[in-house]
Amino acid sequence: MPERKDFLDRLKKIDELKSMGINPYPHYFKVNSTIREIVESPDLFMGKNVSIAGRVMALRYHGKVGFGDLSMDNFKIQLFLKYEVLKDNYDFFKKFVDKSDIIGVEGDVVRTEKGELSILVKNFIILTKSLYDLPHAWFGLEDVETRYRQRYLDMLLNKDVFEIFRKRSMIVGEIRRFLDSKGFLEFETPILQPVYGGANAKPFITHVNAIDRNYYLRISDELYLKRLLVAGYPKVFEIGKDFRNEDIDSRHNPEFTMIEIYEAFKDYNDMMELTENLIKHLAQKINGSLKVKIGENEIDLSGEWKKVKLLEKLKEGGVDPNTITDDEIKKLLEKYDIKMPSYVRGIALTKLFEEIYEHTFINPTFVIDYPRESTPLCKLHRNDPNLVERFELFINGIEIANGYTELNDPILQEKFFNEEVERRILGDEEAQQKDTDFIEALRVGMPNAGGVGIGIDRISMILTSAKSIKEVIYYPILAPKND
RNA sequence: GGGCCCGUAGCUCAGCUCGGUAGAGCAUCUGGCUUUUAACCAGGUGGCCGGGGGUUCGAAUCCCCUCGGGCCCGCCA
Repeated sequence: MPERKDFLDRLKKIDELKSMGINPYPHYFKVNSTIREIVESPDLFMGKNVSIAGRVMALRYHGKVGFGDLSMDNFKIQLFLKYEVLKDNYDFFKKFVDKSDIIGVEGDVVRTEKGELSILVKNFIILTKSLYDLPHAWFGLEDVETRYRQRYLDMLLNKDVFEIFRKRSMIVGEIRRFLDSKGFLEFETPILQPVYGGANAKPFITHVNAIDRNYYLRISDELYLKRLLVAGYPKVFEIGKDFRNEDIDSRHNPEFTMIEIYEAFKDYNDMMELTENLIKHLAQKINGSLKVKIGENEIDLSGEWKKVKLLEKLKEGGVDPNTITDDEIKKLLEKYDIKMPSYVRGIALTKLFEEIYEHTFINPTFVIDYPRESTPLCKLHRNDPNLVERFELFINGIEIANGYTELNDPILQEKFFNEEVERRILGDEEAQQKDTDFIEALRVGMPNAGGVGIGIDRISMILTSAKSIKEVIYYPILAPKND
């Protein structure tokens, strides 16, 4: 493959600069203002002398006068270059400063005849010589593959993409502040685990050479965070990556970010309240509004969020969990093309519910009180031992959060783990492993507690109106490229 | 895992139905121009048409294989 022409042209310029004793990658240039500050409060800066730095995004020459766009942090200011000010340096700029270079400039904040806020450049320095021209600014970078493989170009050229990731960063920071203000402590639990647990998923397997054992990349943080409750911390959380070796689509990436929160002496009602308050707080802080539009869907986060009991909803839809036979359920599974490695009534009902109703919950909806078999880590419902005190939150038809009143009975926990092991033997690859160390911890005694996991990527999608999880993940997983 | 679509210049795309010397706009390069902002005017450079194989006198175009990507479905958060 021949080298790009822009690359070769710019290499020549670098050689010329060096031969003149000019370092194309100098160490330091003192800035005293940012482009953002000037653009946001032009009156404060008008007529003043400033030193700023940024990337050259456009150049427009008109003989002995020229204009450029200098950009940083998604803010842009015009450079105003005049021969009568710069003299010989004007020609130097014209010859050696290219689009995409990062430069520092010193000059006065002015407005041009057309009223454009500008820096009348008096001095300038090349800070980073770029060897590639940027993709065309007007058409932007639309090739999806290039956008994901070279995300920095995507962010540099597509302002909305830049803002999505700025918001994502703000969301994570705001979550930490919110929980900190309520007295929660953040912990970092193991990512490499000898036994994985806390969710139903296929794991990534790795190997720890030092002890010659296969380990797993965690699929959730749950069982380690609960050990912290045993240890005596009443309010804990963790924000981190989980890894699930499953398929990729607009809502799933094999590595994704989750926050899990556990609080002693609380139950799932408290955790729903916490979740609702947190997400409303985020929407207000990030977007200044509790309304979000995603595609055709207008989502309203205000008001008290709806709670729907899973079995009651099924019953309303004509599937009465009290009277329906297993054979009838199996027929429905077939009708909706749902495959189960081993038939378990409660799981079958949950899957039917998910298939029929999940996508219909556009405004935030808590689905509560799941069949007992849907998860082995949840406490039985206080009024019905066939149910567990579990909730899932849906917004825009996708699952955003999952929480429960945590199971802290070590005897029951061991029994439920054993049931999972049986299901695994029957071929369910996503059945959970039995974590005997965790049972040991429960025998010491874990306070009654509520817990919730919230998908950070998913909530970022909601708050940035992103239609695909790839739009909120910096580098979504892609196959390596070769010919 | 199944179905549909896409890959041509640095970027955005046409050309493919119906095979005949690889195109446009922008970017880049060279001139010109002292208030532009998709600047403008004139001229030039730039491509193994994702990769491999086949059919053919001749393939970007037809056929087969393969790589990468997108969307939908299944499973999953």
